[in-house]
Amino acid sequence: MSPRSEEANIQIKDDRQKQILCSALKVFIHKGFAAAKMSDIATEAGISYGLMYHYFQSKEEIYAELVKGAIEASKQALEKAQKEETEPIDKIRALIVRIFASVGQHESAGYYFVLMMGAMTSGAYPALSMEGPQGPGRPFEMLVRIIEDGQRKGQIMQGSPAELATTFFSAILGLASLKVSGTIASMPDPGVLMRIFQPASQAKTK
Amino acid sequence: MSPRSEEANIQIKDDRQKQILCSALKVFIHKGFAAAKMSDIATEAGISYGLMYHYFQSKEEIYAELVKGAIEASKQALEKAQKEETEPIDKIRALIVRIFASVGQHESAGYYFVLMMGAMTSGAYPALSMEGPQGPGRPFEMLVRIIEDGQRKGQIMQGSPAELATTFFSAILGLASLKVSGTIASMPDPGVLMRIFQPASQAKTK
DNA sequence: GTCTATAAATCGATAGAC
DNA sequence: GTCTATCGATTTATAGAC
Repeated sequence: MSPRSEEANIQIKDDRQKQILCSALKVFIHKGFAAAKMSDIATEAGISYGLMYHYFQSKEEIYAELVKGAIEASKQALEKAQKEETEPIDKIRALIVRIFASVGQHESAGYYFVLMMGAMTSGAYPALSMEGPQGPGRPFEMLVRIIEDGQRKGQIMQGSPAELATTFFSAILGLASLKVSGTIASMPDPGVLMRIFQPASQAKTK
Repeated sequence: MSPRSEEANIQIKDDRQKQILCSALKVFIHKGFAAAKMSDIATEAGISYGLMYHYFQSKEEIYAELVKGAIEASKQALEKAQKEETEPIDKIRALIVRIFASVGQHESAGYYFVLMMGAMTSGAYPALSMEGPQGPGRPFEMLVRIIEDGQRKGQIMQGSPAELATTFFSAILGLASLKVSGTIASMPDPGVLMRIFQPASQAKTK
């Protein structure tokens, strides 16, 4: 037991966990949860098979940890957008630009969205649901609130805010899926997606 | 060997295959390819486990057959839209309405789209690719051609037709995924998606 | 054509040496 | 902390009876 071994071990432990999570994200996305083998993740991370179970209890725990991170990241992104002192429509524009840029540049950003899509459709994560009992901390509802603000100010077309939000989310998730799989080479112009929100009156009066 | 046994057997064989394919589609969508067990499909179809292998050689063959059907169905839907003697923008509108209606009403229609999404991202089916060497029979390119027509006639916003098509496809695939998983209860208003194509000049001059 | 039983292979999780 | 070896459970695919 050398003097600094405790701190160093904590550091190693933290690094290894991040390393495993990062590798697992790649593997989960490219193969899906069921097809992803623990040996795949171990190989990707460059460690032995058995060591995986020193840091995580099961494959599901790794997946759950990743989803937790994805939910947290999207919450923070939406909170950041909401706090900016700009018009609602500009908050949405900034959000799209930021998302497209991160997905276009960093593989892992796109992975996070695809992971969320999978977690959403599995129905195992209440924080990602769009229907049912509402909870103020859900990313979906945070977007709905921004849309409602924009409608009150006449910047966004009238109609169900939930419908607009789901269509928006669907396009983002779909685009991210196609991007990380290499089906499309780059993300489209943010303006294309902005049109979903555009009120007819805005184009008329301009 | 009774007189009509041959015809009857052919009929039985055809029915069973369709029955298995239909059950497999449900199971694949809800669990993913890897997690879908042959026993799940057999139970869903109401037949024994072993009988599956009398009609299909492997799980992959069943999946490939389903993807083949999905590609064929989308080709036909796009050909139907293209043949109608209406304006390009109306062809797209009719396409969206038809897709939303079928996905909203019949589970299997939504399944087909989700299946296509999975097949697309796996990269194993060239007919579903959006990049790379072009082939005139691909559903994606058929949509691009309709968009180009619409742009020439000023009905659709200017810009990369491929970008518009990918955004459109992404939203459809994303919405279908969320719909079949029960994440959203119903498809949104087709008009929301139509806005992606709307040229600024159209709203202005009206 | 249809079923049950079994073979063969795979994978998640654990045990124990270093 | 890290690795190798192994168990146990599950699953695909096949064999053979009816």
